[in-house]
Amino acid sequence: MKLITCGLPYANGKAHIGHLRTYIPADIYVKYLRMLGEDVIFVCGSDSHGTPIVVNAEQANMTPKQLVDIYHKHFQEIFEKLDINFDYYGRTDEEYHHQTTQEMVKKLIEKGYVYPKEIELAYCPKCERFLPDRYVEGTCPYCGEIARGDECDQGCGRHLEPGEILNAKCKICGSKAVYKKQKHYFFKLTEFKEFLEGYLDKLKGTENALNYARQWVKAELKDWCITRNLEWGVKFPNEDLVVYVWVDAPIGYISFTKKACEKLKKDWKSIWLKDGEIIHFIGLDIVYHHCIFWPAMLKGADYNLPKAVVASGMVKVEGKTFSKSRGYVVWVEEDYLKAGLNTDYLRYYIINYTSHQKDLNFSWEIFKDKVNNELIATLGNFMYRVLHFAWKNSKEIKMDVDEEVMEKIKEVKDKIVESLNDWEFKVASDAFMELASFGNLYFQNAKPWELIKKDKEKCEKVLSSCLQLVKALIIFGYPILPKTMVEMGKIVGIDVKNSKIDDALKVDETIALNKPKVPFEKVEDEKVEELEKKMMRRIRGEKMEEVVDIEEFTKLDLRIGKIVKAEKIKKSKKLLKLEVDIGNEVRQVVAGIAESYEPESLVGKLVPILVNLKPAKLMGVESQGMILAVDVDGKAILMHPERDVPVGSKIR
RNA sequence: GCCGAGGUAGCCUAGCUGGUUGGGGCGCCUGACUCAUAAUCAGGAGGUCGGGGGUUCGAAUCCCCCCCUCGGCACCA
Repeated sequence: MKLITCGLPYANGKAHIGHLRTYIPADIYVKYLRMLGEDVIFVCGSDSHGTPIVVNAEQANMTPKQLVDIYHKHFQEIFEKLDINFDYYGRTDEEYHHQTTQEMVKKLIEKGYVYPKEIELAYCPKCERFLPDRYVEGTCPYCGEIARGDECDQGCGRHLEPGEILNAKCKICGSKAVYKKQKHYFFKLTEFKEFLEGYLDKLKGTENALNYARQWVKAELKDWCITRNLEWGVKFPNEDLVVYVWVDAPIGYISFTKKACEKLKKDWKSIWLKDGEIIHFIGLDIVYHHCIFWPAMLKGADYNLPKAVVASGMVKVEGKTFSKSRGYVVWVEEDYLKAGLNTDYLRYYIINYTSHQKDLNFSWEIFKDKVNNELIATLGNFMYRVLHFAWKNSKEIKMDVDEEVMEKIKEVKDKIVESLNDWEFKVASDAFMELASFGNLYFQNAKPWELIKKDKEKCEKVLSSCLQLVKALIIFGYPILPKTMVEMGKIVGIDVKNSKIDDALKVDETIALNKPKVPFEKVEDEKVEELEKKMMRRIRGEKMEEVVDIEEFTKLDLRIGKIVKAEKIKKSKKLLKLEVDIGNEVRQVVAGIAESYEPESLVGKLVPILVNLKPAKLMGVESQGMILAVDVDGKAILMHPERDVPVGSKIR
């Protein structure tokens, strides 16, 4: 038995194209496996725990559960609409999942892989509680930037372990937190180093995931703090703590398997306690958890281990790095579904643009081209011209298929099966499209429109061969284009949902036809323009929505300074150390402009500088201000006053 | 800076255990055809295989150096 899982979407935001990049290929893979007669279970669910959900729920004035309800439902709807059909789509805040998690945690405790340790944690005296993760705001111990409890999100991006953050403040009431000792629990990840090294050698999947994980294991493993001070989450045994969300989230794979098995009358133990083949589909961002923490936990608690981890590459939007805040995003509901576009188009784009491991660029222009030129002109046109021609002339065709055609179908089938084994879904979809091209060529060369006038028998033979190709296309194409192929199946009398891949190689006595209709609607230029405009508006506009009042602005002491000295900071790629004359004094400022400017070229330049910025240390160098610069795709471009002005002049 | 993955025609790619003129798809140009959603079919143009060295009778393919892109880590005040 095989189990396929997808990384759990975090129930804290809506579905975007980045999510689909994992779920659609996984679904296609599952549909193909089923056609190959494999016994497959496919599960996923909402990741409901963790502090962001608690914080966001509080801000929205609702309970965490209510917040999760919203997004859980959202994702279920999205998946249904896109024909991503999980056998079970659960959520981690349900009782059954808590039970499964606790069983596993207890097992790890019993086996001695968990130990308590006192650590100093931020505690809010006013709210009378410890402040986990994003309840804390403070200073990053590494870069001095304002950070939240678990991650220095504004600054260096480092992951912070509980207790590491400095000058902590409670995010809820704003009062200064004190540090108090508290007992927390750690998982002995370090004991699994050797196991992991061996395991990662055998683990299958995409190279992008495996290499990445091997790198981590080679470098350094630290024991892992697995408890948090929260009410929302899975209770840690005998303590007033909750297990860390990244402990319980992957256990969702097990608890959702149990639920799926209940429904399907199958045995979950044969998968998780014996030798079922477990395959995880994930995004590249969570390789660490799936290739390191997760197998170590499973090993420690005597569970079966994943056989493969398949990681999808990044998604770009219109050639730019995916970014929700910058507007380079495609929301599934708001952008795609609302536009009334056929969901099969998106499935095809995602599977066929490039190899699963590589970066996928989503662009509406390319989308239009792929749909109109490939799906419609090649595939749709072939199916329709055959069906329409055949139906117009006879309604029922006696089947007598050309050997050459059968061989071609067989060849394409083999290619599809082979590429699936390598997680090369594009290759599979290319093979499928190649069959449609073959069909067009066959039809064109055989000229049935001429044959029908002089040799009806021969014409029928040609049509029968073409119909067999259509049938094969319906079957091979179903995993990729389920909606369309179900409809096409009805025309030729195939129940494609229950077909096997080898049915494409079986020839019926006759095929009776229903009235055909065109498989796909074109994507019009106007539609694409509209969608592009919408995206451009978002890219330009979104950041301007936040309003700042004049008082806030006047707090900033902005002046013109003159760069009097500039030098590189050793071992730094982006930073320059500048000395800037601001009239009454000379300030030392560290600026991240080394990629755009040579130090020599800067001396003497007048630049805007924020003078009253809190000083910070970068790479050990003190910085007492900030040079303002234009950000063009991450590159810094300096600004200068339009004419000479005295140093220290105020900017308003 | 370190580590990993890459850089093949406008775009997506095959080839990478070295060997006849580097394949395919989309787009582009020309012609043919009309069953078909101006779809299809044939032909064609287009590549210093990131750059430079080297090994070899022979390199996209092996070795060295460099450049660029992406991701991770390390400083992007």
